Amino acid sequence: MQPLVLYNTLTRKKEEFKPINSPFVGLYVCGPTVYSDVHLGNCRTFISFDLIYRYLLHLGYKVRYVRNITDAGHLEGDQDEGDDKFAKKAKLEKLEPMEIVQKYSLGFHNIMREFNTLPPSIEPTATGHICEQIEMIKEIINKNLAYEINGNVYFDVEKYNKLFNYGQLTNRKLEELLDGTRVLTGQDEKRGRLDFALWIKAKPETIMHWPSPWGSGFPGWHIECSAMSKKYLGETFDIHGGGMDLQATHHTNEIAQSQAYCNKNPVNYWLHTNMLTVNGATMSKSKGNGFLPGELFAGNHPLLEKGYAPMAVKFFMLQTHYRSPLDFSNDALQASEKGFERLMEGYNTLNYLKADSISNENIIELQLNCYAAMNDDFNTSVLIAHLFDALKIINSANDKKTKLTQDDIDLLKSIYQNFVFDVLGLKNEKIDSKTSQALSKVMDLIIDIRTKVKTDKNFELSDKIRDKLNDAGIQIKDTKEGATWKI
RNA sequence: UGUCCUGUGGCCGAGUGGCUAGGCUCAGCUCUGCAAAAGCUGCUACAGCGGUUCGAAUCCGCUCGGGACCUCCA
Repeated sequence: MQPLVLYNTLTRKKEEFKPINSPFVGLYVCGPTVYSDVHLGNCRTFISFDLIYRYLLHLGYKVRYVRNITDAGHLEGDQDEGDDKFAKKAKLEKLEPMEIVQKYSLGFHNIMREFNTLPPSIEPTATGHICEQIEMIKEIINKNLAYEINGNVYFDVEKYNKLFNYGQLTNRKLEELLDGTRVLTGQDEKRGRLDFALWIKAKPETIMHWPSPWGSGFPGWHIECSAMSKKYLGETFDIHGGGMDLQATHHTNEIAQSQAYCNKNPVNYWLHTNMLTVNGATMSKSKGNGFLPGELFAGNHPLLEKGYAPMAVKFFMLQTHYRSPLDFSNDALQASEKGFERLMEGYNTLNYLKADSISNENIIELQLNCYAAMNDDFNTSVLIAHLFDALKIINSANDKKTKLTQDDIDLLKSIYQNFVFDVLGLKNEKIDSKTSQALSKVMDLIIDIRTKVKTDKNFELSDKIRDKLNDAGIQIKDTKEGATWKI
């Protein structure tokens, strides 16, 4: 089997994955800023990294998956002044900032559960790691790569760039970056245009603030990830992930801080997921074009024709490779929903498939194809194509058009288990068991009656039963072995 | 303006210098009392113009279109 290869933003190449200390793998992903509901674009990123986490686990790695929750220090504007997003929202909703944090953290977790993602190993918060951040800032000041002015601490990008390569993650030179930056306003106290805040002084109206060597204040946005990744994964760890939009600013600054602090390259592989777009434009909070997952499930959004189940939405996302942009549309969603249901139906078919003594399918090769797809930078599009190959074989066998041995059937079951359920993290959505058991008995009865009616050639009545059931969302299928039903 | 990414059949989406995924839709066929489901068949694409090559959707250049970054955003 070919090795796992992943696309590293740092080198702009696909590279073989070699953990620092196999079988242990350190994975850090930038989590949400919990001052508002997560939108679907946010979800795409976390679903992508859930897939990556799941596949690494499937390969047998012992993964420590750290995904932070940003609950402080995220400023509203670009001037490094004023209150942060939580305090602002708190004032708006007349709540404590920590109530805001709690509300949206819970909402985030609920959505992630609906999407059937695994919880990370550690989910640290910025407010829980103020000391670690202060310690890191102190050390960066000691190294002369940050400076304090009036209770604010800034990172000195130009000085840092003399020692390291500041623009390495985006493959850009400092001069280019400087050219692209807005001119400083007169009252700005930063020395360089690209300098960014590590610590921000509290104003009298600031609600969330902590004591520090530079007075009362709160940490800048980027320092939390440097501090927490170092604490839980070490000075250099394997994989750091996040959305592409974080690459230029947040991750670039994160590398700078970490490298300034410990003189080491903090991360071996940087993975970035592409954006979810609506009508070609990035879904973002500031544009106000964000879909909330709840709206999508319920179908109560102006752009939606109907609601879609979480698993159908997830399948829609997984049909596109994580590094490609994904545009949201009703047609695409409907196509995915249909395909997903067929794939799931295939698993049911598989479970009552009868084995033959000979086989004319190569299931082992199919399984290898699945691994090959995933090992090529987690190519879920290709993986899903192979799963549909499996589906075709299953249905053909069910129609007696091809033959499978018991070994083949068992291997197909294991492919479903490993790839559909464990790696892609999809599940068959079913109604609760009590109702389901009762319904099952009722349906057995109805089918029994209808079969009698059919043998009496009373097709008018049998069709009526079928149509009425169909109206109720239950579909009857007449097969040679008798009728079956599904919701 | 600059830098980077991108443009695939009705829709969505992989992809390698030659053997041309997959899903959905549509049409026909098989099966069926009729449906549904499933299977089979068909629709065969790579923005445009040049160039490199025996051969390019895949490499290079230009043009046109879309997007990202330089403000906050997964």
